[in-house]
Amino acid sequence: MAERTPAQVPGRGRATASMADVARLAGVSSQTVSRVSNGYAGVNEETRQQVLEAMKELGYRPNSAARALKRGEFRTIGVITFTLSTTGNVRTLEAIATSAAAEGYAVTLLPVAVPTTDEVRGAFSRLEELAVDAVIVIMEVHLLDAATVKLPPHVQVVVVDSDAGDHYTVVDTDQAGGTRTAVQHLLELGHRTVWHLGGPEDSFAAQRRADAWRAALTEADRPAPPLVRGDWSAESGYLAGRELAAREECTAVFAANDQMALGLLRALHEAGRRVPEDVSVIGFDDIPESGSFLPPLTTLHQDFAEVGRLCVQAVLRKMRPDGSEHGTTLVPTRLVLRQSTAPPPAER
Amino acid sequence: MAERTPAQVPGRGRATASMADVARLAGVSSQTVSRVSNGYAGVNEETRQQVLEAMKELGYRPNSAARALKRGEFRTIGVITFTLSTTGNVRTLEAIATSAAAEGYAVTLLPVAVPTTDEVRGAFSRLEELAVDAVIVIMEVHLLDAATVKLPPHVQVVVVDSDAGDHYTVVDTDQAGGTRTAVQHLLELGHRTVWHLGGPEDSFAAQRRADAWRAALTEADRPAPPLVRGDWSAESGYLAGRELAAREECTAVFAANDQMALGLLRALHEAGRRVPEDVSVIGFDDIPESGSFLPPLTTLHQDFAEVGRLCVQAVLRKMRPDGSEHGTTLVPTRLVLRQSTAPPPAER
DNA sequence: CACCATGATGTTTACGTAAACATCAGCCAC
DNA sequence: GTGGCTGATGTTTACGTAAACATCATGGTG
Repeated sequence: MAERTPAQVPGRGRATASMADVARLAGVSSQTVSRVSNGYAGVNEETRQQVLEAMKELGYRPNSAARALKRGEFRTIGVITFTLSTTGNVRTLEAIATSAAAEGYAVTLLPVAVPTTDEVRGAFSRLEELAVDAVIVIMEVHLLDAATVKLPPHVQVVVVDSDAGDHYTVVDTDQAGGTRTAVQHLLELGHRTVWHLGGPEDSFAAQRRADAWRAALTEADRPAPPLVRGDWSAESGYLAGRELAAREECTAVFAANDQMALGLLRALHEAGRRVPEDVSVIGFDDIPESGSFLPPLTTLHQDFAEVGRLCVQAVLRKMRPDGSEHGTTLVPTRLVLRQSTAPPPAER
Repeated sequence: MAERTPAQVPGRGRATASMADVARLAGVSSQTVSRVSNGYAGVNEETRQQVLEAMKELGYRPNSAARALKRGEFRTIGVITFTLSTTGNVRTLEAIATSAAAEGYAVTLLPVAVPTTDEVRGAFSRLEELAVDAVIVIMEVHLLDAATVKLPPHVQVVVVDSDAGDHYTVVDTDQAGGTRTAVQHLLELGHRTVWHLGGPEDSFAAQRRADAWRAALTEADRPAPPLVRGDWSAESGYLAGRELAAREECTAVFAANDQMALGLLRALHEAGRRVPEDVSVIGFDDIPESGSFLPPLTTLHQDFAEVGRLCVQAVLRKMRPDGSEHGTTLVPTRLVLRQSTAPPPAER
């Protein structure tokens, strides 16, 4: 290579300094710069200092595109998720980003506006051209299957909020365990049975909670009342809650998330049924606001931070050559007792 | 559910097919493959079909690292934000990701765990090595300044939740306008003055709302009661709310966000003061749950989607050679009337 | 029919990095 | 002193893509 002017683009400021620029200034070869840049041993201390000084002077930053090209990895994890409107997804995403950063990985976000097969397919096809080494999917796996996903063969996948541990690596909250705790808590207070304000049918988490609710009642030899459903939103909880409020015999409700529980509280309040004196309500999630509901909500705390952390662990483990098998990891929940549950009226 | 082999196929030869592979199979030069891949005109239809077929057969995907290296751009925007615990940040982030995707840009997330200068500096230094063309910062700009930010010269920055339109390009909700609307609404209902449950001192948004509240009162020749502060959380709103609830003369409160308003509602409820009969409460944000509070909360709707969209627009505009000057873009708020405000007791 | 414009395609090169290999001085053992 | 070894550094090459330039038929024009 002949005398080469450092990349000087006239119109729009100058581009960043390259290794060659640093090498020239330090009077060494670019390979030596590379060695210093990567903390390689075997560089004379004096030389190293010269190089570091030259780097500093030129404001050198390694070009990650070139690095990725050479190394064949991007050190980036893609996260596909539905709208960030649920606390759980957001908190999980946040934990993923934090854990990934700690491992030296960046996180690229791929939001899917509406949970249709087309949208999911679109996200994945964008992903295919994206610079990621692995993918964490926070959504229903059946949409994933239906989208005929075709990822580059080396891209690893971990799924949240799903079963399918036989096809994918799955990390999730222990939905069934948490639900059982909720139902048992209410039964132990003396309620004859527990009603359920469930989530939407197409959600695996909602399905799992509804199934576990039924199972826990069956196990305790109690009749299972009809299931009412919302779509996770407080508004839907309010609408469904009006039905429940009208039922005299309903004294205990397990809501599939805190937001619907909020709506339910409003419906009960409007119907003149006091919580917890007349009706006990228990939620699921433990969102930050639930301690400020009227009354403060008893609920099951989900450890989203742990879920996110485990996702990153799992996906990084899979990227290693001896990558492990598929399987499901469950994160336990914790009962948070506040003021929305009490013994039924008859027992008071 | 469809039988589907997991994406992991080890030992299946090379990881990904390159242009050269496709070219070989199609019997053309790799340059022709490049032309087809980039939708260049001037390729014989027959040749194009052959290339496309070869691509399909080999499962060819362009290597984004190589592409980025060649083109000198990553088509990625970095987003630095504090914890995703506030609705506003999350919604803005989501809108940014969606808008960016529409423009063919990916979004890389850089969460900052705690808002200390050190943490911010850490995030930026990680960012320096990151593959981004531009950065959107969702946080207090004073932390940004203190962190002695040193970004590659070509990386553009747009800031949310800040003033400093003279140093940076800023997009934000019209805090002052919204606040004025809130205060005027309460005064028009007949309240003598309006109290303010403010956000934390180190938040620009909180500061701006508090200032505007004071200004609106001064303008209407009303006395400004002492300011009470929370930290945005519902719990802090509850604590601060107990002070307000104890003040007989307090009949109207403007809470700086909906979550604190929620805590305030609980404090008022516990103190036996009815909303809106005894005390009117107005919030800020219009989070999805606020329609389900007891009572449903009157509040100012923030258009986070629009803020996010404008951020992306602004940052892309700045990336063009004729990049525009710094400046501030404000997004208006909208008053959402629900059931938490009414004329004061004396007027009833 | 010579000429040149046109369209289709191939060849060269460079982007910035880092592995692999090459060089070379200094030193020790025999 | 010679051979071999070690440590420090330089040179070559390749990663996959795409701009710039080169080549080469074809066909219309004068």
